[in-house]
Amino acid sequence: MDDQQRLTHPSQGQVNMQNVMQGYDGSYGQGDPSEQRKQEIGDVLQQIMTITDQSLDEAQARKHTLNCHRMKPALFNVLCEIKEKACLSIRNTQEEEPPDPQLMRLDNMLIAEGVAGPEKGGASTASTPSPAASGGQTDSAIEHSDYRAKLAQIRQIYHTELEKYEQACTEFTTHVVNLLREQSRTRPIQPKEIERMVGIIRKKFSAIEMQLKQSTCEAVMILRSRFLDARRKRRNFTKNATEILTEYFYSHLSNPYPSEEVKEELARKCGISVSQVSNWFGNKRIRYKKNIGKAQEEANLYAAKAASAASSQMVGDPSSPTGSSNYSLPSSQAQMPGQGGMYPMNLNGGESYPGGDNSWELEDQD
DNA sequence: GATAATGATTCTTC
DNA sequence: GAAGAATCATTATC
Repeated sequence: MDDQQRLTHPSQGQVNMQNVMQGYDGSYGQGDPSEQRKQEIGDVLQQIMTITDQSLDEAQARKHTLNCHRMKPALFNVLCEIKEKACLSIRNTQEEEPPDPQLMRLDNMLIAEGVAGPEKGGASTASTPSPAASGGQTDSAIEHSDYRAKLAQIRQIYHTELEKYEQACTEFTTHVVNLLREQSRTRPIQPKEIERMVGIIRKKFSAIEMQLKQSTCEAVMILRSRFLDARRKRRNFTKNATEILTEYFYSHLSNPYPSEEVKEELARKCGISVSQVSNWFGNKRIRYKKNIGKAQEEANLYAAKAASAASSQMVGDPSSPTGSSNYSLPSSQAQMPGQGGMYPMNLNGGESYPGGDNSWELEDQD
């Protein structure tokens, strides 16, 4: 149905012909007044419809004429009503759009990560990656706070940008609404049409907003992966922890394979995880074998320390260094039969090290 | 900046 | 599944 038809359609074109009549002052001259009115309305409509075919100057002149036409107010109201109906039919097809699943996913993620929604006060509980293998509770705490600080930064940037977008959207909407209201004085614009326009603007801005959310999610993902990658966050163990582990290693050189129970005890003493203890012993055994000469010096050093500690204990010196010699570890775990002492090697590279019963280290040496 | 040391990961073997 | 071996990536030292 074209515009011409719509204007004459029984249900739409004759929307409110009283309006047209209101603009008519009845001074049309002779003949059938009804026919004359129809003729005149037809002429005016024809002029409106063909206005776009004319040159700019002609169109401007014609527009001026039409604006000054005595039937203009009446026609204006009719056109408004027709347009309103047309707009409503368009609206009905556009409303009730389901929420974008992608946007929902992004929103959920941002809420879960503590970027959107209420701030997770001091906790970052659910969202903080667990740097399990980073070594030590202190380091862990530092990493947590570091992660929180960076997440807070992302959160702040996100909210600032979001605010900017919302402000820009509101400003632009207000501007367009004002413009349309201004124009509604000269062309038929209904409030519902303005509403529709506002909806379109909001939709455009929500697309930008989605991009912002997408970028924020990516930033959070990168942050998480960086903190979760333990290799990047490798920290050397504390001097004390290394000493405890090394001392245990050399004191059980004949069989440096601590049981799970011992590993747990060592982990507790060193403030590291059991898997870190396992890693440490794994590395230590390999590197010990690879560089046995240097390791021997280290072994002698620890043996000397142990010897002095043992002699102090024997004379009942209460001020003797306790160090790792105070392990409450089951001695049967790691020591070979016949090795009663804590340190099964002597200072001369004697029985247990390296020429002693350290079969594990001799198995596959070149 | 080069190098060594070191903690962690991955793959293989048993 | 644990241990060995190779390797990676970071940290410490000079």
